[in-house]
Amino acid sequence: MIDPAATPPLPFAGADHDHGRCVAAALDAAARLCGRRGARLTALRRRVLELVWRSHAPTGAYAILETLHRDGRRAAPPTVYRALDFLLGQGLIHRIESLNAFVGCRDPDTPHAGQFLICNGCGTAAELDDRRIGAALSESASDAGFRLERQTVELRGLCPSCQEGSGDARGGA
Amino acid sequence: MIDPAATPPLPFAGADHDHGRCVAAALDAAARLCGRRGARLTALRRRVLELVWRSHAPTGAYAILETLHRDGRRAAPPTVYRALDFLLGQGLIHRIESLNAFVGCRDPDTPHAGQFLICNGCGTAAELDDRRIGAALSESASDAGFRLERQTVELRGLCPSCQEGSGDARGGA
DNA sequence: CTTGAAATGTTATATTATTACGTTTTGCAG
DNA sequence: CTGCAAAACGTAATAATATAACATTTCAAG
Repeated sequence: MIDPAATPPLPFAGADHDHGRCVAAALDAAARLCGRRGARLTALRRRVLELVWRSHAPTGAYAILETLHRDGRRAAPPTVYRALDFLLGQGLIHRIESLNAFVGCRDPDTPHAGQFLICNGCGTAAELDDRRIGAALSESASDAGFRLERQTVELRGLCPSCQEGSGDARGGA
Repeated sequence: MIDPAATPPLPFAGADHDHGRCVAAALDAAARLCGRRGARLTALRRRVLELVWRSHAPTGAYAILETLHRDGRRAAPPTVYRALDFLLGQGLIHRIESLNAFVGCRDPDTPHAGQFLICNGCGTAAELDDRRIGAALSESASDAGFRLERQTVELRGLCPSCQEGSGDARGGA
């Protein structure tokens, strides 16, 4: 039995999905995972994770910083970057290199490479874990005698929603 | 008979290759290509292209700027970024998103996606144009209903040379 | 409690990139 | 050749992203 709100079969969640459940599930998964690992998901880190999850569009460090200020918290860039480093280390978020921004990881329990579809219309980043892509990359690297350690795959284009109208369906939240 | 200095069958050129020929060939190709297109490869743009090609390791904009200063040229960041924008627009260089740096394009005549193997040892970036990767990405995007426009593929690991010794063969030039 | 390590706060600065506007160069019509 | 318009380039200021270095606080283990 597949729960459509848990792990969606399609990478794009759709503009109508219950985003509150996305966030709650992510925070819950993070708490369980950190508990199991003995990693400390502090209030700050949890809040930063929540802010990253606020939208399916990647969030910049300074946007997070601003929100922390609005929270009434005294924070400077290192505060945010340290929290982001922790979350990256735990695999709870991914960094989108082409945007200098961060997005929540859909499946932090199993280690995996970052493959993303990023919509030029609404900004949403959908995470893939496509075995065909992984296989093609592995084979190509192997052919070149390259020992593969990490992969960055960021595909830009238009998501299904944004192909319909003018190209801005704002499915981001 | 394979000429190692022309278009190498393997993406990594090797530490021993004649890099002067690399640069000369790239500058020559750029001149011909711009001539055909009616694009103006000015002295500045040509020099910036040459500096990008100085190494097979991606070069940062500010490193280029420093060298222009050493050339005796009065230049500020916009000088460099404008030249880089021109070169990107003509497909003469690629931007490596994960490094905020630029690298010469091996084959500017035919439009293609950027697929790179980037060595963590020596910093060299080798450009691929692997149909298997392209196909896998296209299929995966298509399955998700995503209209693909651009791809960023940056694979990190160790190049053949750097796997031998300690992991720093300095094959960059 | 104490205590030491981890987390966070704080200050300063490094790195990368762009905006806005003025000047120079260049191709070209007349 | 001259002068014009557009492109290229110079210049000053600043924005956006990220890190270094050190002080203080928190917190769980002993």
